[in-house]
Amino acid sequence: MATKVLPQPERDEIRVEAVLQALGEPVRLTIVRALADNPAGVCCGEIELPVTASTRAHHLKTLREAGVLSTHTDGTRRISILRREDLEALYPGLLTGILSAKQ
Amino acid sequence: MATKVLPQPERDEIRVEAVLQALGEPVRLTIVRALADNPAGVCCGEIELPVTASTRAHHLKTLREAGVLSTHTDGTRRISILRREDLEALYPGLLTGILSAKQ
DNA sequence: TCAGTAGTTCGACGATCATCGTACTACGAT
DNA sequence: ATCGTAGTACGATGATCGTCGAACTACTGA
Repeated sequence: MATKVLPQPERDEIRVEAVLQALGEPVRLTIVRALADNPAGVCCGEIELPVTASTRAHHLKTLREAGVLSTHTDGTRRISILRREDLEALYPGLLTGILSAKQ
Repeated sequence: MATKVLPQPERDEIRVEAVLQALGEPVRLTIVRALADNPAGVCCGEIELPVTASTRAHHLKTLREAGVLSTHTDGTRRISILRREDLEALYPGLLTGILSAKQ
């Protein structure tokens, strides 16, 4: 098995500007919505996106470094999970507010 | 008197990506925090910001066009007010979540 | 009327960003 | 071992963005 968690900021290192900037991009917002629908985590490649694999990797890195999601390895795949608890603790209501936007 | 409201999107025209992108900029977030502390509205020039007047005007326009704030004239001054009701209706909890971030 | 104040608009400039193709790494299966 | 798959890293490029100064508009007060 030997799963490994990719580097990410601690809860107290998360900055609200970075989170908002990360969420304010259409492709990344699509990713976040997909993660919200799958609490168990989603394999990056399974999310349908209008961009190439390298751009997808770039967006996932941006979201991870902002503290929005967590990624761990699983063989050749990478499973991403929304950091709901951390975000809710830091900015209560923010995530649910965004997700309640009707597309 | 003859106050006039500057052009802004209707509630149903507000897009969440635009709102998040507008809020994800340090100077603009400072403006929003100042407005949140003054429900009656704030004159643009009264907010202390590390930018020139033209940059300030640019940020206020961005926030207004995103639907975050409303501006009306009052003589030579322009009073800006946070669109709390609209934002709360569209994205319940988002604003309070952001404002609860400890700077 | 004239000067001063508050703010916007315009063009320019440098920085950041989203996107891509290519090359690379890591793992699993044959 | 070798091949295929999943994903990352690296430049490069074109677009967007934050910033500024200068010129302009609109209103107030002397």
